[in-house]
Amino acid sequence: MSWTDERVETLKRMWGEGQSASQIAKELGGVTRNAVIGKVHRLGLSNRTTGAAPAPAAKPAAKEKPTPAAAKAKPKAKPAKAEPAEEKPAREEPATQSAAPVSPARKAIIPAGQPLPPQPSANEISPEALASVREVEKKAKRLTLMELTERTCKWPIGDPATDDFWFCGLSVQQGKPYCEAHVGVAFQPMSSRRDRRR
DNA sequence: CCCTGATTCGC
DNA sequence: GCGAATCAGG
Repeated sequence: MSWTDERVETLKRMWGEGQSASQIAKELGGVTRNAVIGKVHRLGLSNRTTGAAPAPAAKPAAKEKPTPAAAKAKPKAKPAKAEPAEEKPAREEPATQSAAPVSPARKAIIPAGQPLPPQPSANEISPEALASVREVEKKAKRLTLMELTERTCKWPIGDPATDDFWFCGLSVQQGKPYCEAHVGVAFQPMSSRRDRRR
């Protein structure tokens, strides 16, 4: 694949939209994210308003490893213009979690009159999402709190007040705290929530 | 481990 | 000009 005008245009557009290099590469096809990044630099449209992945600015300290010190000094004095932090286009609203019934054990540890977090009723969750969640929970890794990592789904399953409590633990969806299935019930477009309501 | 962009340098 | 390899950071 080569950088045709059209492909370059797509690159520019997506980069401008804040898409990541890998996303752009995926969209274009036939190129790696490295290729995209390389092109971005050659096009001189590097530092964009990121919003998602904070660019750690410049790394002036160059490091030669096995290479003979080839003096190729390239002082790149970039004025570093001020950038109005831009943000996500997709409007999403976190839904409150777990439609699990409150067990007697839980009732015991929660003072009477204590308002529980809003529990979404099953009818607020799309049937498909609900089904996939049920399915996924069988395959869940059943992690304990301490076993959770950045990459594990943090969707709680069961009752915290009992031994029958664990976290999904499947691989999370990029940038989200939950796996794909649980993201499906945790994050819903406002529109679909509104439509489903009452 | 997953991802992000940045840089270098042989091609 | 290109992009894999590598680096640095989250």
